[in-house]
Parts: sequence; C-alpha cells; structure tokens
Amino acid sequence: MTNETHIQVIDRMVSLLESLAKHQHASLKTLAAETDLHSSTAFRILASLHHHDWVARDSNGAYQLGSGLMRYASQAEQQLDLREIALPIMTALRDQTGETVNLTLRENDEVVYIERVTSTRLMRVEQVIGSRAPLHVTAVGKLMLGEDAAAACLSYAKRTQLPAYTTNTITDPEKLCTSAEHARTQAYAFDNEEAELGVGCIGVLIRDTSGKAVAGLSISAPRERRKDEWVSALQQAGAQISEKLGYFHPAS
Amino acid sequence: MTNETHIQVIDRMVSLLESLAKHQHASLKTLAAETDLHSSTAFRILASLHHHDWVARDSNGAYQLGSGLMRYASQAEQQLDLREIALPIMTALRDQTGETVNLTLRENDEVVYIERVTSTRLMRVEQVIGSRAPLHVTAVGKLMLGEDAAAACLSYAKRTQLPAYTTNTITDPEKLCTSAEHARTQAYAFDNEEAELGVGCIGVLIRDTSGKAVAGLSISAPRERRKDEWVSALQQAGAQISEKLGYFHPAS
DNA sequence: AAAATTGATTTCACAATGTGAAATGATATA
DNA sequence: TATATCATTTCACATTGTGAAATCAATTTT
Repeated sequence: MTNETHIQVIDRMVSLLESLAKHQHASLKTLAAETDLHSSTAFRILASLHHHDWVARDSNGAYQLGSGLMRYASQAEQQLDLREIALPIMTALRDQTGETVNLTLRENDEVVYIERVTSTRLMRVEQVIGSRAPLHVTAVGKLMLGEDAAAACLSYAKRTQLPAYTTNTITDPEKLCTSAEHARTQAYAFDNEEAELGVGCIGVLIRDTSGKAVAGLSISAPRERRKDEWVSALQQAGAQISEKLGYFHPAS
Repeated sequence: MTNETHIQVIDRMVSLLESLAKHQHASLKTLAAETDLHSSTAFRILASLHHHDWVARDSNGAYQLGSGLMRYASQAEQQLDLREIALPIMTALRDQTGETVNLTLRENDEVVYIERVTSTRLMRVEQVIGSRAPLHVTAVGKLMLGEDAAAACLSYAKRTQLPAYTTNTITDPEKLCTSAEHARTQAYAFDNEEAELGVGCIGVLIRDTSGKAVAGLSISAPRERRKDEWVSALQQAGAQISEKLGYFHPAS
C-alpha cells in the first residue's frame, strides 16, 4: 500500500544501526535477534558497513558504531543547527527591514542559498533555496573571498574568468581582490546590482567557535529601497548567530 | 581478490552520501552523475534513505544530509572521544598502581567494559572488552545506581532480583540502595569480592560538560593487594578525564 | 501560446543480487 | 576430551534491485 520506494537492504541496515546505537558492543547474535534478521544476513550487512567504517569492531569482535558515520553527521548537525539558530534572528531582521534575508553557505566557488525569509512587499527579491551564485557577484561571496589570502582570490579570478552578470559585475581581478580585502576590513559588503540589475544586497559573515566563517547572512532588496542603516542591524544579527554558534567577538 | 563481503546497494548508498556531504543541496542529476549511477537507481536509493530521514529534501526538491544521521553521530563521537582521552590517563594510573584499569559505560542494567589497560603482574584481573556485569556487583555500577533516585534503585533491585555472584554480593534491596547512596556521597565505591571471590575493585564516575555521569573508571586487583591510597589516585584520574570532557568540578 | 528541452519520477521485464539454510570454523564451557 | 555456542563461509535459488524506456512536471525557447 505504501507507494513509497523501499529498499530491503537499506531498511535492514538502518534497523541494525539503530540497534547498535542502543547497545554498545553488541554481539552479532544480539543484533540479529533484535532486528529479526538471519545471522548470516546481519553478518553480511554489518561486514559491508564495516568496510565503510560505519561500524567498528572491538578486540572482542563485538560491533559498535564506527567513525565513518561521524563524518556525515557532524556536517548534518552543523547545518541543521545553523538553520535552527538563524531562522528566528533572520525573521526579526526581515520584520525590521521589510526585505528578504538570506542564509548562504560557501561551496567551492559558489554560494548556496540554504535558508531565507522573504520580504512581505509586493516587489521583492526572492532567491530559490538551493540555488547558487558565483562568489564575485554577491556581497557574501566577496567577504568569503576576503577570508582567503590574496593569492587565493586571484586564483579564483583566473579559474572562473569572472563572468559578468550585469554591467556592474566586477570583472577585473585586481579590483575584485581589493574589494574583497576592503570587505574584510569593514566586516560587511555591498552588492551593487552586480548579480542582477535593480537588486542591491548587504552581506556579513557568520563564524563558529573556531572563528572560521561558516555561512553568510544577507539582505536583498530593490536597489533604491536599500538603506545604509541596515548595515549595523545586519551586523548585529550576524553577530547574534555567530555567538550562538560559540564564536566570541574579539575586542569590541 | 578482496574476499570481503560487498553489498552493492550499500556501497552505492555510501557513495551517494559521500557526494551529498560534498555538495549541499545537490540535484538528483548531479548526484547520479558523480556516483556513476543511473538516475533511477540513485533516485530509489535516495528515496529509501529519505524514509529514514538520512537525507532531507528542501523546498526545491534538492537533496541534503538529513537529521536521522545525527542520532548516531553524537553517540559514536562521544565514545571515540572518551576512549582517546581516557587511554593515556588510564595507562598512567596502571603504571602508578601496577593493576588493571577499566573504562566502562552503563547500558541499561549493566556496565559494559569498553577499554582497559592491564596489569603487568603475573596474577592479575582481566576483563574482556565488551563483556558485561550487572550494576550491583561492581563498584562503578553501584555509583551509577546512586546517580538515580532511590526509587530507581529499588526498581532495579526488583527487576533483576539481584542475583548473587559470590557470597559477598549484596542481595538485599535496602542494603544496595544505602550502599549506592553512600557511594554517591563519597564519590567512589569499593567492590569487595562481590563479583568474583578474590577480586577487589575501586570505582569512580566520569562526567561530561553537562555533569551527567557518562562512564566509569575502575581499578581491579586481587583483593589483598588493593591499597586504600589508590582511591585518591583514581579520583584524580577520573577528574582529569571528566575535565577533558568539559566537566567543571563544583567547588574544590 | 505552442514546442522543445531538461530533469524528476514511475513502470516493468529481467537477471543480477542479496537471501537463508546448512556446513564449517573458532572459542568457550562442561 | 566432548559439547555447546556463536561467528563466518558456502551455495543454490528466488527475490530484489536494476536500468531502459515511458511518463510527468517544470522551464526555456521559438
């Protein structure tokens, strides 16, 4: 009846891991019994998971959860955490400014939009969650470029050839790197119709415990509506999120 | 040549998750391309994982790592951390005392031995990693019982019937709970040949950031060799591990 | 607006894949 | 030594997962 696709092995694997999560150092027999699987079946699945370090075995041969899982998990956790923490603050910022607020991650040479709270105005800027944009045409992207050494910025320029999205897009490597460096020192950046004509953004970075920039926060609005006062509001919002991620503001 | 068991779907699933870990908000097409899987195959596997919340989908339909993974992670992480942190301290304690040092976790009504550093003496106590013992016959187990309310201790007694392992085993519920409470206040416990004749233990608890008891540390030795001076050495070792897990000693 | 393109999802016949019974190994227990 | 228990391997077979192709849905182009 459930029209949904089930893959038997995967379902079984999940039960096994679920069982492992409950009993540390469980024996094959225990796991097989608890999951109602034939011991040979359980054995094969566990062996396969063992390859990928998803389950570990102690000196006794007993099974435990392996380190391979952590790799994914820590990432999933951070992203989910980030979203959960950021959303209320983003909403408050949207209410304050009336404009769309975006949360982005860097992925290689692009920023990815992972969360947003849209403006309530009739004319508004709306990014699709999951969509991407190159670093050099966004406010947050330029900040992220500023995080790296100048050489990395130039290398980005060379690699991507800085395609122009509008007549305002920065296409000169030198200018881009200066702009990125400038953004870094002032801890925020503008995007003046560099991605799309008529759209202006302000961006700041979000940092975690280690001080590393893990995400970007930005306000996107029709260019003529953008107010400079928003910069400090955005910076405060960004700082709030960073703080909740364990970042301690240096100096003040 | 690799004699090891491979399950195709699981291998494929792992590649898919690996790919997802790299690209947040990836499309089916991207994932299928990167893993060299047919899109229908990738789709089916991802759909199956989606059921178990191992992958999530955003409003756009793009795939991400899901919250289901987190469930395992925190556990695996903590255990691996714990062992890594504890081992050198356990070794130092073994060298200082010359006796076997054990690291244990509570799992329901038992303690599980997850790590040990064995005595170098000819006659020594050796617990098998992964083996279990009921709470009421071990030093650490009594401390763990003491962590809970008295009612929980009585419930444990009723549930397990307190089987006797030796003539020294505490089989009276009242006595057990008093003993557990006593252990709690003095922050260590003895096991006087209650699990096996001739074997004496001392145990302390290890706590994490939240103050919760997450593990137990114990010294196991032939009864007549056990020295009371070891109590403070053991307590110090336990405190060191707790501290590294983020626990702050209340008062001093 | 219609046509064309692209990507996601479903269907389906088939064979490769995962299955479980039973045999074998390895350890612990009597 | 014999016995029991549990882990691992083998193997014939049926189930299960597979991929080609057909839909469906959403964009983009004409």
